[in-house]
Amino acid sequence: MFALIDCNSFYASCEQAFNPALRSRPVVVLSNNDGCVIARSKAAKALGVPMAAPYFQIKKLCERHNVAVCSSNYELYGDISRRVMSILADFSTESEVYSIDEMFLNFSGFDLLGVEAHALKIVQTVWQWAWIPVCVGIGPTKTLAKVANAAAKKQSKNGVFILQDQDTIKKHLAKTPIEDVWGIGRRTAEKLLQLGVKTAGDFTLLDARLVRQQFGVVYERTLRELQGVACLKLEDIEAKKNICSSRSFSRPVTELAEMEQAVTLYMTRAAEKLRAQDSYAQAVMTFIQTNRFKPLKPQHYAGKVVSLVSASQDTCVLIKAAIEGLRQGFKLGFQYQKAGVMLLDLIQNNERQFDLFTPAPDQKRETLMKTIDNLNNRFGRHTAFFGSAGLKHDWQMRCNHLSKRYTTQWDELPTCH
DNA sequence: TCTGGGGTCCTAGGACCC
DNA sequence: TCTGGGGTCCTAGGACCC
Repeated sequence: MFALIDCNSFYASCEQAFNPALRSRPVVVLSNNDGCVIARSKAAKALGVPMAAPYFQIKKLCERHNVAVCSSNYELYGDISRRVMSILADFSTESEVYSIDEMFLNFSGFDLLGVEAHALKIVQTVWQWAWIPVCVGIGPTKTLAKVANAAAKKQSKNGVFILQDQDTIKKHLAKTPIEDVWGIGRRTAEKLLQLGVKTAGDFTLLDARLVRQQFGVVYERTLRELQGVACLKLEDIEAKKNICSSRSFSRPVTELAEMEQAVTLYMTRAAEKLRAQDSYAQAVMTFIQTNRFKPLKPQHYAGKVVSLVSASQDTCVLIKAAIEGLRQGFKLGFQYQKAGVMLLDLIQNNERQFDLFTPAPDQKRETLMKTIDNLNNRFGRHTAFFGSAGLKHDWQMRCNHLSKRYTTQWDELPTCH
C-alpha cells in the first residue's frame, strides 16, 4: 500500500499559519511578478477564484470579498515544506518527497483499521506541529493513492480516504473523470474521449496492448496502476540534470546593461543550486524574450548555448558564459519582458574529465565559493554578491504583497505581544 | 498597466558503427 | 519482383507533473 499526503492549499496555508488575521479571510497567493493565482484557500475557491487566473482579471472580485492577496514567498514555503516533510518521513521507513507539498509513504503491513488510525495520526500531527492542514490518500498503487487523495480533499470529513478492496476501487473509479487521473493530461484525455473513455473506470477496461500501441508505455503503466498492479515504486531524490533560473521583469527592459545585471543575478542563484547538489555544468544557456501577450509589438526570442572548456561550478565562470550568450542573442530595439539562464549537461564530481590543456581545479576558487555560500546561508541571500549584478534593480519582479520570511531571516522573526 | 517558474520522461528519426 | 541484422548516440518535440 502507498499513502500520498498532500498539503491543502499549501502556499495559502503557509500564509495563514503565521498570520492569524488571515485565517478568517479567503486567501490567494500570486505567482512571481504578482502575475497569476497559484494557490487559493478553501474560502477563495468557494468564491469562484479560478486557478491560474491573471491577477488583474480578478482584482475587483478580490476587493469586493475582502480576499487577502499574497505575493509568492518561496523562502517561507520552502522552509515550511522541509519541516512538514521531516514530520511525515517519521511515519514510515520509506518515503519520497514528490513535490513541495506532497509526499508518498510506503504503507505496507497494516490491516485496514491500522491504516486509518495511522493516517489520522498524520493529519493530526502535521496540524499540531506545523499548522498545515493535510489530506491522506491510500491505495495499492501510487496512482490509486493519488486518486484517493483527491477524494480525501473533496469528500472526506477527517482528511483520510482509503481505496483498498476491489469493489470500492471499481465503484470509485467509475465516478472519476479520466482527465483527473495522474499522468493523463488534456491532450490524452481528448484522445481517450474519442474512444469513448470518459472515466478512469472506462480506461481500466481497455486492452493493455492497445494502450501501449496507441499511447505508449507511460500510459500502459497508468492503466495497470489503476487496475491495481503497482508499476511505480518510491523514488530517491536524484541530482537534477538541468537547473534553470528565470524571471519576468516588472517593466520592459531595453538596455543591454540592465539585462546583464539580471542575467548575473539569475546565474548567481542557479550556481547556488548547482553547488547545493554538488554538480558541475558543462554548458550554459541564456534566453531572453519579449512579451508574448503583446503580439502587436516587435517580438524576439533568443536562446544561446555556450559550452564550457571544462565543467564548472564557479559562479564567476558561469556568469561570464551567461553574459557571452546574452550578448550573442540580445538585439537593440526590442522590449524584453523576461530573461533566464539554464545550466546544462550537469555531471557529478566523480564524472569530471580533465585533459593536459585545461588548468587543474583551483582549490582557492572552490574555497571562495564555499565561503560565499556559507555567508549567504547564514546571513541571508545576497549578503555577498557579484559586482556585475549592479546595485539598483528597478526592473526586478513585482511583489507588492510579500509576507515576512518568518523562519529563515533573523530580522523577520515573528514577535509576540 | 497587468498573463509564473520550475522540472521529467519517452519517442521518432537521423547518423553512425560492425 | 527481390537488397540483413544488430546496435549506439544525439536531438527535437510532445506530453506530462507541481
